[in-house]
Amino acid sequence: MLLSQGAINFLDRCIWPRVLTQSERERSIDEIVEIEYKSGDYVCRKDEIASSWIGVVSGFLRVQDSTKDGNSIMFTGVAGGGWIGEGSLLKMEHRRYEIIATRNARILHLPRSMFLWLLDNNILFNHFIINHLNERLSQFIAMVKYDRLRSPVARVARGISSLFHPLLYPNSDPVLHLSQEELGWMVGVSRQRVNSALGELQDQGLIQFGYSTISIIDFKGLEKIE
DNA sequence: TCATTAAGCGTTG
DNA sequence: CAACGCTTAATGA
Repeated sequence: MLLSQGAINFLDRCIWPRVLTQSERERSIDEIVEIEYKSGDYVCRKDEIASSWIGVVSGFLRVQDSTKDGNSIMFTGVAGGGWIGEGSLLKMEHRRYEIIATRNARILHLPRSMFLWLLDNNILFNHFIINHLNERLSQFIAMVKYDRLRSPVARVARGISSLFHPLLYPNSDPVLHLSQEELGWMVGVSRQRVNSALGELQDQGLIQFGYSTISIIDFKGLEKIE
């Protein structure tokens, strides 16, 4: 499929294509399907069998579970730069959650067959995926830890710095385009608490935030917040 | 009592 | 028009 310039730039920043041989890389990129979603669109529905590995060029995805009565619980969010869904591809099973675009989003789908083929044939790709899974696991453990600490400022700090994880989010841009509401969904605090936490972090000189944007000033300092 | 939140609403970029 | 910031009433530790 013909990819947009944004998607090509995005793939250039990603780590995994670099570990492929040239022909594997060309095949993979050739099989990638680029789709634009509008705010509120489903990227994946619950109970369907995962058919692709999902890359976020731009936008924000909510990963959530929904009950029959329409309530939903946010698990996590994926911002531009990240890939998600490898877990569901590995286990041949129905997805237990759904993925929704919270605003207009540009998404890449690498088909399951290609993903599994790379896994079977390229040991370096295997290493990358193990690493990727391991990093995500660390993030979830950290999430539980900060949940116990129950300090909203630490959780917000954690949420922001996780979006700058070099392996999970290979972005070059030090400015995040993320609303306070989306950040709140990610770390499990309310919009107004995110707002005041951002204020505190800004006062400490760790970040700067503006309309729908957050810039990192001191990444190391952010990670130290407890 | 005090902190936090959802909901509503006027303002702003 | 979506995101922000503020107010208010409800909630719960």
